Amino acid sequence: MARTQGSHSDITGPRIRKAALNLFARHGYAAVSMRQIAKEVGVQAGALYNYTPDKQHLLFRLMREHMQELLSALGDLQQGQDAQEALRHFVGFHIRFHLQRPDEVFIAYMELRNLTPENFAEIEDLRRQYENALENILHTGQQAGQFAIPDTKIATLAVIAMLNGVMTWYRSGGRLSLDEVEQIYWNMVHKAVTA
Amino acid sequence: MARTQGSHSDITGPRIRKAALNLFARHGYAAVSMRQIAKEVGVQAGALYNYTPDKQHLLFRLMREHMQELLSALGDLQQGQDAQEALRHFVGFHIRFHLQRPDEVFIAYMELRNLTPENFAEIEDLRRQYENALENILHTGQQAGQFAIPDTKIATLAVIAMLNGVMTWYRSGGRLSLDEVEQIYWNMVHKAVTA
DNA sequence: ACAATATATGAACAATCGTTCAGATAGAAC
DNA sequence: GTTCTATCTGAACGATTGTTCATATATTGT
Repeated sequence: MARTQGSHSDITGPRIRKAALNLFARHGYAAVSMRQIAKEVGVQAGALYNYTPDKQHLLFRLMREHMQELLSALGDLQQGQDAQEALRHFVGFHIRFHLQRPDEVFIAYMELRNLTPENFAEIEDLRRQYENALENILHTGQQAGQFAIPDTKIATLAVIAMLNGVMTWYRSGGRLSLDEVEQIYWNMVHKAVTA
Repeated sequence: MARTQGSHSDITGPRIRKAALNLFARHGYAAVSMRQIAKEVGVQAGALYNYTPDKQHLLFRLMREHMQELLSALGDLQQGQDAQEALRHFVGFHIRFHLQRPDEVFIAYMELRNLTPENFAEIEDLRRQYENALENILHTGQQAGQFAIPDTKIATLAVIAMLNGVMTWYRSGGRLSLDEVEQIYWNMVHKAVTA
């Protein structure tokens, strides 16, 4: 008995990626088998290969789409504002965007080493584009005398690392609202870079 | 042919843990096989079980020893100083200690999900002890009016996350010396928490 | 020199891995 | 209603997994 429930091409594909996303985030890429993914979707393992050439591509596609959406959303945000305003928007954007996609974020930086060298290079390039957006803000503010940053490259990485820390503890419905979290982090980031 | 090179109990044990440490850090716990570890040591896979009950314990022991060394070294540091001085020492300590053990650090927070629940709880407890040491410093400074921190718990996690960012980019022999790195991060941390 | 012990080998176990593919069937097109 | 095609099953492939164990030997203690 095959094809038990009709024509599913447009439904099965997204469901596979969603299941892979969940399982990769929870157990790690290497620890998840194609059969586990298939079982979550309600299909046999062989059927997955109608939608992905192999397991590696499944991971790669999830990461690439996440990074592209991140850059796209950031692009919508960017305006010609003064550096401090831009930094405040960046902090809020980063926190909100990432908290909405905990699984994607987790994978995008935990599973980098499981990418083939070519795929890794592509994801790294996207990541660097994102970092550059923040560094430009910091650099602009530094030039304008608003910021006092010893090293803009390090400050960029430090700010992102600090903001990423939110993901390790924030749970919606917890002690703090999103607005409060944003406020607290902005307070620290702002003071850290200001002259 | 067995026991090809004499009595090695006191040598093989550490070599197995070192090999496991390296391989786990490079490829991830789930992606490393017992045979790979054995090969690195120059021994058959079965011999590993003279030194560990199973693969899981190998990971757990590496993580526990790392966390215990971290807490022990931190304990040596702690003195009765004022909060700002204590924070400066903590920043320097954290950066230097962690940069000296990149593999252990990497494992200690990338492989948490591969621990059994009991082992996970034990490592988490050690980690919390470390965080508490920093939070105490921040709390003391807050009480003394030296710091202006909206939320000491979040500030604790934010500072640690920020400092951990060093590990993603610092390479000894690079553009910056350890002293410079320490200086840059202290500058940012100090401003971020100060009133 | 001999007995005891610690430490290794190497084969074997069942289970699971990613992937392929011939065959089956449901829905779309006519 | 028939043909065509996209989609899935189910079995199979060889490779690899963590772990066990009977066996062998180098070293230690006497």
